Amino acid sequence: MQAQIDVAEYWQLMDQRAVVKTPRSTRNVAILLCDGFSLFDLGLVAEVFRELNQSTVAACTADSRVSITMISMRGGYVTNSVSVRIRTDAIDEHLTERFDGVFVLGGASENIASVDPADLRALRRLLVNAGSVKWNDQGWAVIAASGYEPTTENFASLVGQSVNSSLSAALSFIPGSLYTEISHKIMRHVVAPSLDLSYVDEDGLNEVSVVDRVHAAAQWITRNCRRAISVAQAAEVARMSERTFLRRFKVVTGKTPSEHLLDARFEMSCRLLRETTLPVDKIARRCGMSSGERISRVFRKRLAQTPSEYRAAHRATGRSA
DNA sequence: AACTCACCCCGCCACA
DNA sequence: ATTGTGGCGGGGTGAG
Repeated sequence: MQAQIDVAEYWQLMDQRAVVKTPRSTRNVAILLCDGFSLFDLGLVAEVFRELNQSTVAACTADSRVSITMISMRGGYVTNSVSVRIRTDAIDEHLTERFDGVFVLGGASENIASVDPADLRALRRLLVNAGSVKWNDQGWAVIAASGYEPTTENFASLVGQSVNSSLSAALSFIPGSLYTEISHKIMRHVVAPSLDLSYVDEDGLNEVSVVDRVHAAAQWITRNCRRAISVAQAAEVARMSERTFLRRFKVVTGKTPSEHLLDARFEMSCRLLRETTLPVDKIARRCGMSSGERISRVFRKRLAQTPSEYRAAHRATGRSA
């Protein structure tokens, strides 16, 4: 049995005190929901915008507030990971509109292959018109499938140390003056309790365990695998010396940081090969691998086949790695 | 194919 | 004495 939630009802559930709707000059942000999206992630995003709107009310800076529009490829009800359905507008209804930001909350990756190419073209138009485009880990696949090329600023803004890619992307909408206040509130009240992490205050009164720091660094590596990142940077994320980081990472995850990075790049390239028609060389660069030659070596070593052979096999059968 | 360079990993050891 | 941490140096690997 599935529950059906209207958008307005949902936002009231997130905050009984105020539905995100503002009378004065506001930034217009669209959240694009894909089938199978995570309700937890949507909740995190909603909390970020709710905190932003409340903070800006307090600070009387209405131009920093956001108005949210929930959309999906076809509109209507979108089903998430726990079978709660949320009503959305179709992209087509907003094609003439220019959003200040579009947030793509991706879902189960196997659904992307079944998306109508016309819908992907509409999505691309929406993204091209938008002021900025953000996405969570799963959202990237649908953006790539649409053919939209993110700007370097959009990529750069996602370089963070947050424990969740949806949260990290949502926080990148926050103006610099409010960023610290809001990210700390969310970490303290939402993320830390839900993930059973002890939150680290700026004054360092509460310490996060070594295991949590290693996991945070591992997630940072996964999220940033498309960039040229180093073990030294990952060690900084974990706030350890490189030597200790290498030692701890191996104990906690069973592999070295560079193996973890290569795994993340390999999985990403597999997904793009299955779900897009991008040339192998372009996929290699998007996945942080220097060239087609490099990605071929990785595929030969791991699967004893070339990226093209992998794509042909998985296009034909629809299987995933 | 051989070379150089940068990076990664790990053993060893000193220190708190 | 034990444990955790970090510096150093050497071997391995990949890119150009």
